[in-house]
Amino acid sequence: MYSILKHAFNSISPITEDDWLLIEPLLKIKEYPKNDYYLTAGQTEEQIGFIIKGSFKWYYINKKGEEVNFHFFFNNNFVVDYNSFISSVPSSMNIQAMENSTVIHLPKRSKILELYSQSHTLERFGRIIAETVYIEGSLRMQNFLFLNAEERYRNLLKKHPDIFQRVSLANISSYLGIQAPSLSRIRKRISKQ
Amino acid sequence: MYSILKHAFNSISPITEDDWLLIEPLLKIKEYPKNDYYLTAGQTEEQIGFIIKGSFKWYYINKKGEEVNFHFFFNNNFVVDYNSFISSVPSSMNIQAMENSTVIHLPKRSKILELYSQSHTLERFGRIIAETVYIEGSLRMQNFLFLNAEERYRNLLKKHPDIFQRVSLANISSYLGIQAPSLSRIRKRISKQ
DNA sequence: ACCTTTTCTTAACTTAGGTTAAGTGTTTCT
DNA sequence: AGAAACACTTAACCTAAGTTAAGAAAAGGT
Repeated sequence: MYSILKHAFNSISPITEDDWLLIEPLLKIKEYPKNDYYLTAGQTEEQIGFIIKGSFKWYYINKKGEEVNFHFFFNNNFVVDYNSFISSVPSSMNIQAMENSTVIHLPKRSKILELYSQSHTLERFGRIIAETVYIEGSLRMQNFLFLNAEERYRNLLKKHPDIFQRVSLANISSYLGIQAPSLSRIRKRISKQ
Repeated sequence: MYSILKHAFNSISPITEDDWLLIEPLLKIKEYPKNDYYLTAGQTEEQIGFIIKGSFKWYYINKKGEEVNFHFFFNNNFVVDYNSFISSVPSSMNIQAMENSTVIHLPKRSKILELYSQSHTLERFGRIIAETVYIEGSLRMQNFLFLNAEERYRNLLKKHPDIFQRVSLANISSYLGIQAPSLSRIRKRISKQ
């Protein structure tokens, strides 16, 4: 059951057998029925999760009370408010299951820092994760800065066509930073070409 | 001369004397006259710099040939295309001096990775830097996602009023993700309140 | 199969911000 | 000081996207 996580680790950066043995006994599995919260605003993220089944949305509630999606998390990926996790500051966002989901919980931050101290290679692993997550965030930022709504839509369609099978257009429009009617307009415009 | 860098390091995360002695002999100082490039599109970022005097802009040239500022770097801060630096991929952006500037160059990526291997505490230091940089990027992203142009302007005015003394409004408008006339409109609107 | 609820699209109108170009200050250079 | 270059503002017009509300389509529940 945990081998899928080990495999995911290895695809980011090879993990030593010793390091894996430090981590494995601390893992736990948890189910999140659809619409359950992984994290709610005000909580401090203590743990990193790895999704083995399902998907989550990471969103913010704006001044008008609307959900603004910041990110989606899918199976075979980590789910975490990395910001809150790193800085141990309460999150201003929510993470909610969009489907019935299953998550492997890694040890909490304080325990992970302990493990880092015990193992130089694990500390390196932590560095590489942080760098990887930075690059992902940075690419998403560039996506927003340099592309307009239609380009962002085309980009998403090209890179994650599967998302459209699993996530409602209302959620996708919010993820693209636009309103639902705007997304409809864009889709109509494109379908006519 | 290098003590200012040591101090900057310590304010991010305490650095051991041994680690500092590994780094110090590898430092170099370089001058960048106003408008000189620290990095141009197509180059791969090899080094991290620490600005002891001056400022830089990090920008992208869009399809219409206009500069779009992504970030400003000021004295007492690092200057780096962290994305290109981490992934050793050519940068798609430029970093250019906005004032006559002086920079301490840290060793290049390959050398830094060597140092990480030699010292667990230095590896930890690298992890903390990556995490810190991630949080900065993430805050800037949220700034864009959740605030409109006027709110971003007010935010900048509140958090970095000094920028307005050192950077032209053309550069600032680009940093805020808007055109110069829009920034003028916003400034006029606010001044009437 | 039927009703309810949710999801998606469409239309009409509004608004923030983009575009272009002209105009007014400021620096800077000789 | 005068010319040139640059920085900033303003105005008039345009466009992409927001807003609101109504309708069509699809999905779910009984």
